[in-house]
Amino acid sequence: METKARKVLIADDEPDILEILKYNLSNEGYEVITAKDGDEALEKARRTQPDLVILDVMMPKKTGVEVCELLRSQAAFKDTLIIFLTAVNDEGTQIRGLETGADDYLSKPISPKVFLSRVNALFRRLNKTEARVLTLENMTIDPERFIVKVGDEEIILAKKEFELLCLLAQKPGRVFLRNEILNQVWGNDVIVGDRTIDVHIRKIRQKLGIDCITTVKGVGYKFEL
Amino acid sequence: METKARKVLIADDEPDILEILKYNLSNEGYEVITAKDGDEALEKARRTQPDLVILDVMMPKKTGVEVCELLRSQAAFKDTLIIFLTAVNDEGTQIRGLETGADDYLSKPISPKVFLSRVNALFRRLNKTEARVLTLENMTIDPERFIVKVGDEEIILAKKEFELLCLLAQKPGRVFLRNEILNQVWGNDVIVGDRTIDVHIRKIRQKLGIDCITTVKGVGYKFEL
DNA sequence: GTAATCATTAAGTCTGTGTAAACAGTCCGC
DNA sequence: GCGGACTGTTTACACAGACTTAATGATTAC
Repeated sequence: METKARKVLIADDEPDILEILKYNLSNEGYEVITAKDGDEALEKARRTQPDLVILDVMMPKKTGVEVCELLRSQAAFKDTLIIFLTAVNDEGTQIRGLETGADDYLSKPISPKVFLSRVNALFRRLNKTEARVLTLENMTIDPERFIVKVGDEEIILAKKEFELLCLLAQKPGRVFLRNEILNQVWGNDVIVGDRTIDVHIRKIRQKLGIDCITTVKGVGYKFEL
Repeated sequence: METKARKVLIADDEPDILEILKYNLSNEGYEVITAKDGDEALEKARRTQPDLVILDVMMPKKTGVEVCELLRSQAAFKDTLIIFLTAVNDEGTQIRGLETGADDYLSKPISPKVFLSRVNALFRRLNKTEARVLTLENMTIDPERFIVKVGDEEIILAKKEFELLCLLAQKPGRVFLRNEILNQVWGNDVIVGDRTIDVHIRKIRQKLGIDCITTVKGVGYKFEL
């Protein structure tokens, strides 16, 4: 599973700040685009379709709030993350900023580390496919160690079996369609028969020894204890 | 469609703060649960499954950070929103808090308006990625889980039955013509006899045990409680 | 009262799933 | 390179249950 670089657009009229933020975000692996005023920000946002837009509130041409409103009014930017960054930290502006549809509001000066933590937190919420230890009652799934524990017993699953279990366990109760499973575990392009999923499900059920995967006939499978 | 109230759990050892936050959140229409230490927060979180948890960092029994870690390690709280609230605004704590999996980190004292804006901003973001659950009186229809609940009882419907119920329940009171039903549930091209619908309707009525589908003779069916 | 429409039931068909077994590919140690 | 162990995939078949149909009885509209 490859993670393509997240695109971040930063708009600020102070070159120094632009540089500092760009430096830090690049180091974290983000692809950074910069703009020095509101109009340029809008134009570049349209062209590059960033995942996150960081807007200085006080900018020439158009303010950050104006840019935010214009972006939010377009369907293409409905899910785009937006952070306001500003030296003016009066309450009214912050509230208006957040109500315009921004996802966070940060005051300058801000430490680069805190800044990065906030950016990461936003992205974390957005993509839920993060590798972290899952615990459900007496079962733990550790994607990093590639280990499943039921009670105290460690169970060894094969790669596909493990990925399949991870997918289902990520959203317990939610039904995954066979197509979803194929796309997520096998990849959109690979063509395998439908029975393949069954066989893997069976092996998981067999190895785990407990009944935690429910079949929803004609629809798919779901994880449940 | 009615929107069920979002549940918010607040954990803080200062009764004053608990009261202020509760007052403000309740006014906005949130359902508020409170806890006065870490252990109580964990216990109530498990019981009530809140949508948002607000944690004071410095609490008796367990700190907010510890509670956050424990919650995040359980799959059931993977998507639960978490906000840290603290008087200690040192950089390290904030970063650690955010990296633990919190979605926001706020410093006391905080204006109620700003606080509410932030809470609303988080829910706004969440809404976009969440499939909608239909709730009608004591019945809930969850397309993601493929489950219908009447009262506390979970009822398992077959695929066609479920799709049919979803269709009707989407617009309670509205009459769906037999043709509409055929097109929506079976597809424009599939040819099945009229009696087929009747049989499925019957099975739904039978399984649900309550009289929620009304026949409109010569026209079609409608969902009604 | 009659015809049309719907409910109910039983029975048959058919699709989707579980399972076992076999095959192909990969990774290892030797 | 060779053989064994293991994983991933396919195939074939049996079975359950979902779906459909048809036949009969009940209800409604006119």
